[in-house]
Parts: sequence; C-alpha cells; structure tokens
Amino acid sequence: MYTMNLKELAAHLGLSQTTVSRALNGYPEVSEQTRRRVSAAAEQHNYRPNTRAKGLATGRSMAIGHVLPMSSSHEMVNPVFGDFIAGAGETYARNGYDMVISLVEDGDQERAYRDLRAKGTVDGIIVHGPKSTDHRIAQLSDLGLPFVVHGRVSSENAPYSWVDVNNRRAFHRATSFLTDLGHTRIALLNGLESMDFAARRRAGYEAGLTDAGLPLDLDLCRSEEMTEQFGYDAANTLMDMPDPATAFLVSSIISAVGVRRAVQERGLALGRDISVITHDDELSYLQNGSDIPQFTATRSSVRYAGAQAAQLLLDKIRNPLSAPMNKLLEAQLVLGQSTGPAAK
Amino acid sequence: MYTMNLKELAAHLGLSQTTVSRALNGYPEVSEQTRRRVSAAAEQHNYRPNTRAKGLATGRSMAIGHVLPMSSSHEMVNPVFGDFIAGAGETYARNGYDMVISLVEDGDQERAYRDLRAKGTVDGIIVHGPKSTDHRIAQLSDLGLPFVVHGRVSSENAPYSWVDVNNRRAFHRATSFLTDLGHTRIALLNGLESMDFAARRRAGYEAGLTDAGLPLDLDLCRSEEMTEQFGYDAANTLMDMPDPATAFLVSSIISAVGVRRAVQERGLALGRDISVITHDDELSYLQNGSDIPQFTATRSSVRYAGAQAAQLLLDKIRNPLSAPMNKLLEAQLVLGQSTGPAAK
DNA sequence: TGCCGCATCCAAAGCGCTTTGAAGTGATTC
DNA sequence: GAATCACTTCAAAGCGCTTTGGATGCGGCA
Repeated sequence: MYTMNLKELAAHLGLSQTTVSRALNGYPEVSEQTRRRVSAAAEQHNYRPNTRAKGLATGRSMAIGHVLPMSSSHEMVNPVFGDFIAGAGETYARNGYDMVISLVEDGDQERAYRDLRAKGTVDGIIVHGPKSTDHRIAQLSDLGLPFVVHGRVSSENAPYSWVDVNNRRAFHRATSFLTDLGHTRIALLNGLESMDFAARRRAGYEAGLTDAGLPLDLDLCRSEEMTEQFGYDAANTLMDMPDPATAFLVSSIISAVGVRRAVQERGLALGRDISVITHDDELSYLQNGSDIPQFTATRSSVRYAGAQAAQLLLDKIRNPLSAPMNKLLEAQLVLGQSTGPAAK
Repeated sequence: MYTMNLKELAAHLGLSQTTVSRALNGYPEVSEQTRRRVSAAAEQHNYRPNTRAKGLATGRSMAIGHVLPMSSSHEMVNPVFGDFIAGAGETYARNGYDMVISLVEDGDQERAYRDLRAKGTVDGIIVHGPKSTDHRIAQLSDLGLPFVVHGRVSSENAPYSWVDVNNRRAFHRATSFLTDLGHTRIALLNGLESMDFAARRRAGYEAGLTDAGLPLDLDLCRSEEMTEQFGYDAANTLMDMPDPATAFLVSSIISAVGVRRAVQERGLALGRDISVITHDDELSYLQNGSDIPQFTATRSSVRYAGAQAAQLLLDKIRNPLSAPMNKLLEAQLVLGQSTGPAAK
C-alpha cells in the first residue's frame, strides 16, 4: 500500500510543507479554511507523519520504555506484568505514546539504561521489580531520563517518583487479623526478599507478630519466586512440621492457589482447618472469586497501579522540572472464605 | 548525562562522519587501524547512534510491533502473553530489535495497523489472538507490512506466515485418551470459540467423540474467556447435571485450576472420581507440577512459540520476497495424576 | 498616497544518521 | 617518469519532519 509523505501532500495541495505541517498540528497561523482543506486531504490520503522523522525534528520519541529484569537463572515474566501494562498501555494510547518493552538480564541492566538513553529510543521509562538495594535509581537519576518506579527502593533516600502499594501496612493488618483469630503458627510465603516489596511485606508480618506477642519463627518463613508450585510445596512442608502452621500469609494469589491445592489434597478445608490470606493484585484471569471472595485478601489493583505510574511519568515528561511524585496505594483487606478461628 | 553524537565524535577524532560511521558499521573501506581507533573512542565516550536518525536514514525502525486485541467489554491481557513475549523478546534482543506493544480495541484494529504502517513505527508485526474469520490477515497483506500470526485463521486461504500448535490433533488425542478410559460424559471447557485456536480444539474434541461413537452433547460444551472462575463455575454446573460429566477437557491450565477447586471442594479426587486433561502452555508461574505432572495435559511451550514467531518475522524482514513460512508445533500428551478410568 | 499591522503563507535550515560519488595518497607497473 | 591501481578518506545529499525568519498581500488609518 502506498503511503504519502508531507512533501507529496503539500505538493498535492499546492501548499508549502510548513503550512501543511502547521495546519495539522493546530498552529494558529493558518486560516480555518485551509486547515479544513488540509485536514480533509490528509484524511483522504491516509497521511500519518513518520514517527522517526517527527521524532528527529522534535527530539522526542513519543515512546515509553518498560525495563523488565530477568535473572538469567529463572527467566520469568511475572504475570502481574500483563495487567500492569494493560493499565499503563491505556494511558499511553490516550496520549499518543507507544510502549516499548525491554527484557534485560540482571547483569546488563546498567548498560540497558545507558543505551536507551543514548539511542534516544524512549522519552521515559518505567522501572519494574525494584530491589531493596537497587543502584538503578541513582543511575537513572544521573542519566537524566525521566522515570517512575513500580514499587520503591528502601536503600534510596534521594527523592524519585514511584507508585507503590502500602505493602507493610497491608501485611501488618493481615497478620493482626490472623492473630486476632487465635492463630499462633502463621507462615509467610513471600516473594524473593531481595525484592523491595517482599521485604516490606516481611516487615509488616513481623510487626503483626510483635503486636500479638508472638515470636518470629524463621522456619515459618519462605521466600521464593511466587509460582503455584512454590505455594504447594511450601504449604506441604509447613503442614508437616511437628508444630505445623495453621495459617498462611501469601504474597501472590498464584502461590495461594498452590496452598489451596495442598490443603485440599489432604482433605482439609480452607477457612476451617487452615486459614489463608493472600495478596490479590486483581489479575484479570485469576480473580479472587466472583461474588464472595474465595480468599481473604489484601487487595490492590495492579492494573490501576499501571495506569497511575504511566500518568505520573507522562506528567514528568511534560514538566521535567517538577519535583518527584509518589503515589502510595492502600490495599483493602477483604474478607473471604479462607480464614477462620484457629482450631483449639 | 552528556551524550555524544556522530558529528562530535568525528570532530574529536579528526575524521569525517563518513569514516566514523563506516568504521562502526563494519564496512571494509576503512583501515583496521582507524577502525580500532574509532571503536575505542566510541566505547570511551559511550557513543550510541541515535535510533531515530539511523532509522530515518536507513528507512528501518529496528522494532517489532505486537498488537493485542482487547474487546472493550473485557479488557484482559491473556497470561500466556507474558511467556510469549519472553520468548520473542529474547530473539529480538539478540538481533538488535526493540519490541513495541499496542493494546488495541477490537473496533480500532484496522486503523491501528494503518497507523503502524504509515507512521513507520515498526518493521513488522506479530498478530495475536486471531479469530476463525479475521480480516486482519488480508488487510495486513495489502499493507505490505511483514507479519507473522501467532495462531491461524481458518477463513483465510491465501498463504501467510504463522506459528501455531496443532490444536486439533492435540484435543483429538486427548479426547480419545479419555474415551479409551471409558469416559462417555466428557465436558469441553473451551476458550471463546470465535477464536481460531478454540474452534480447532473443538473440532478435535468432536472428532474424538465421533471415533468413539459418542454423541456430541452441547450441554457439555462451554466456551468463555479462560479464567479460573470460569473453570470453577462450569465444573460445578456440569457436575450437578442429572447425567453429570465425569471428565473435563480444558483449554487452559488456569481454568483447570478452577475445575480442580470445584472438584476438591466436593471432597472428590482428581484422577479417581473426575478426570481432567488440560492444555498446558508451560507458563512459568503456573507450571504443571514439578516431577510428576499434576494434570494430564497437552503440552506445548508458548515461550518457544514466541521465539519461533519472532525468528520467522525477522527472516521475513531480512528477505521480504521469501514465501510465507509456517511452523506447526505438535503438543505432547503428557500423563499426569488427573486422569483415570471412568467409575462404573 | 503612504505607512503600518495583521493574517497567511513560504523557503530554507536543521535534527543525526547513511550513502553516493569523488578525491587524495602511495605503491606498482610499463 | 607517467599512468594505473588499490586503499583510505571525505564532502555533500538525502531520509521526512518541525521551526525560524522572512515574504506577500490586504485593509485601515492618518
């Protein structure tokens, strides 16, 4: 299919490129009449300005980069990512931005950011999977490339933009809820605790135990990639202990599904024999029940977080001198069918 | 951080832009000595050619577009997408390509492709979620933009490039496996049957029934977005029928998890009271057991499919005149713990 | 009549790169 | 010594757009 460019369109209209460009970009120094004529012709010939040429001229790429760390050992794309970009993508689309995804190995992170910056591929980036100690923040600040972090970095005390869930409070509340129900053997099935979010959840969990005067038992704490299999295996191990867990606090609904499998396989019932609270990102394909939530959960839409992060980033790009902005989302504690009083 | 451009680098070296450009791009008409000198300087100053400028000059964008249809009713990003792009992304990275994602509403599809083409954002695209009847193929062929389909389009008889799983055969075999075990009430929990892959699975299922001389009972066939909740609800309904299903053939491990939940909630056991076979895309976060597969399954790595599709597309871009290429992946039928002989 | 201001429009430069066509330099050949 | 050649290097054009700094024409005003 043939595609017209500005020069040809201008020639076709008997106008200069300048005028056509201005007409299409809504500049005032062009009469309403010609603007309409230009618009009509552009529409008819299906003219779209070439992104690269436009970008070269304006110095902006109208694209946002998402950098996903993948440790070379287990190259997984977290399922919450899908819903996150669904939210972000909608915001981008509304504002005429494209979304480019980079899957980067842990070692190459630094280079990846430099490249993105030097090559000018994107106008800003969203940082995924921040760790408790993460040099990327400092590095990105140096680079002068606008960015927003999905999550936070505890080690970083200079200000930067982020969108995060109040993970600590969520898990604190969840733990307290379980201790109030009389549970004393509460297991924590957490994500990798090098990840910032997981460390915060851990802290919330510990605070909850402390509130109830319960000791921290490291045997009850597991920390791994949050797969279904992890939930299953960990639950089995923990229920087989001499002094077994009676409640599980789980970092992802995916692992919670694994816990449920282990529980049900033993002929036990969730909410009666074993209590489970999970964090629920409101994944579209793995919803927590329809009417009554299946799991009691700390709920926070990751899709919404994506939309928010995208918006913050676009604002930052529009106004580069603005101070870093933060958004702390509170998770709801929703009551489901997976929790109940501890057996006597 | 300061970034150098070609002009400055050339000036710094006391060479022309031509020579520097050629040195860096490996052209022969430059002496080894100067090439080394140039490379060293480029490395030292962290020079990366600007993507947009390079693209403008070469006419290529070094980016691949992934277009995800999202019906406006339920805007879901399929979880298999994550693993697919993990596979594709690796191939792109190795070849210096970027990956840009477009989330497009069903109505805007046509326009989205025109735009992508006219704006020159990408050199080729991967088409996701093809339907049995899908005009996008014809349209893309018209556009002259290289593309590869993840899946196929039954309505299309002109050749085009695709990567697909042999869904029909996989579900045929799975059905036969169940009938061989003596099951006569086999339910099909399928994806939306407007989707091509789902239609093919349906056909395989029907062929399997026919082979065994079993009638097609439409009450046993469900077709929806493949969520966990769908599996749960459908399983409950089908087990409550007067002449209930004793086996389930499920299109996604996510829905299979829902089926399992329904089964276990009733105190029934998978593989003994109820048989389940699911399709298993080998999702990294939802693996089908570790040593012994939990579910008997038709298995095919969607991550691998992503890598293959990407490779086909890059080949096509490199050699635009080549004939369309296809890759039909055979699913393995792996035996797990979720199937057993029908109860007498 | 002459001048100014306003509303429109335009030519040309520039964004950072690749690539064409040509030129400079020795070394080699007759 | 001139002509040829291979090897390096370069100046400049061009990719498709935006934007600067004029031009042009017209009515209004003194």
